[in-house]
Amino acid sequence: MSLNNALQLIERGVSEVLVRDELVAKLKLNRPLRIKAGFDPTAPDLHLGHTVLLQKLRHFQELGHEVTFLIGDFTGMIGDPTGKSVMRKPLTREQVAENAKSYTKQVFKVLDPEKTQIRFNSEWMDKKSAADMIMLASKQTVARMLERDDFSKRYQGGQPIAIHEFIYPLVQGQDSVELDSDVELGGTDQKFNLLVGRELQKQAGQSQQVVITMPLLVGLDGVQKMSKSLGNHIGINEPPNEMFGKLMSVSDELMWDYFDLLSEVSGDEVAELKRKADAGEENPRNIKVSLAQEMVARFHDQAAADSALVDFETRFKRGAIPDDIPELVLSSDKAMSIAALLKEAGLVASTSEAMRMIKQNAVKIDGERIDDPKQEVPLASHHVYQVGKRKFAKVSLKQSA
RNA sequence: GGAGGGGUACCCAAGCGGUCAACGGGAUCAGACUGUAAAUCUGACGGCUCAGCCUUCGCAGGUUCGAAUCCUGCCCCCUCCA
Repeated sequence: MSLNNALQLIERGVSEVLVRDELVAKLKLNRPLRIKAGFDPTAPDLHLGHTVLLQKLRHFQELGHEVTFLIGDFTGMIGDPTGKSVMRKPLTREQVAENAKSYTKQVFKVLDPEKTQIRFNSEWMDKKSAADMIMLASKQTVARMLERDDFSKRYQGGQPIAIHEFIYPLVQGQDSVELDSDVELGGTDQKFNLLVGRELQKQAGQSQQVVITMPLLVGLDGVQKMSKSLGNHIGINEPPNEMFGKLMSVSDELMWDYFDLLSEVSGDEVAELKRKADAGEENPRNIKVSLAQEMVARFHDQAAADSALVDFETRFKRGAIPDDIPELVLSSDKAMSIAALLKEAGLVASTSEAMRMIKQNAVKIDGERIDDPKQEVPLASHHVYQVGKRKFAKVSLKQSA
């Protein structure tokens, strides 16, 4: 592949490349470059937001470079402040280990295992003495730290910044030194941290890494970046139907970002789809379906993608009751109120919520809408209960022994 | 160490003796609509044996017929000064 083609692939979808000339120079070295990307160990499950970066790493692998998938298990115990305006609880060593294991099982759905090294920054950080840490801390000034967007906002907004949060970017930068990395990838919110790596490498007499930032994938709320802790994520291990449904809940507008950052569909093709949607030649729903199918096929398989679509259509288009709903048996010594039963069945969080749902015409028994909150369910009954469009349970009520 | 500001429901944020289960926004959930779990509109959004009752406004006490609102102590956060 020519240098130009390589650059084109590398630059597809990226937010920034710092410094581009250096990237070109490194590519001309004609050796596999060491590509580093750090991952926070707090999320036990990768979500689509992470895969934006993984895709880019994959591109580098396709070009013959070597990827180091760095799990920040040491920094994870510090608690990464990135992109959040509050301090995060440090994780225990056990939690970190468990989460990291979960990562390694998932990464290879996108990355090529042959060209990937999985490393942990505790490998070298655990060996640092207190004196080493002070040396590291001496390499940056507080003023410089406060340039970081997150810190400056919090500082100005009167939000707390703990001392140890300053350590985080330093350790991440130190990782680049330890790995002697040529390129580091991260989200745009990582820019500061990535640049610290360049500075520390310079001070260590190394060639400075090229920094490439990727746009953050916006989560399902359509506002904040996708993140597990915000609960607006789509996990790559989620069941096909769930993944499909969540993708369908992405707004028509946001869908285009997902295409740009996640899809294999070429940029030209995406532009054409957008034109068709805007011109009313194609229903955005159908375009979204194709996106949802592509993703489900990638993280599961084509058959799963097909059946997810069928399930989606039968359930929401025709309002049918799906056939794979949970079944459970409850026992009671007398007839049970509908509200209590819904709660016991886990369809609602409280009886108050059950009452509300009934008042809002959201509850169906065997497909029949009910409107009497005081309705009782007799013993020895067997029905399908539904709350809203998505929650179902088949419940048998038995006489308690 | 000194001075000042603040801790309200999932989040943000009003309220500052009764009409407060607590304005408003976001998130969420439901209904309607739709070729979408999109957009939009409407509603709900502490708990319960639910047209009524019970427990909430950092924690613990107190004053009052009555407190999220006043007083005391404690815990935590922020800013400025040193």
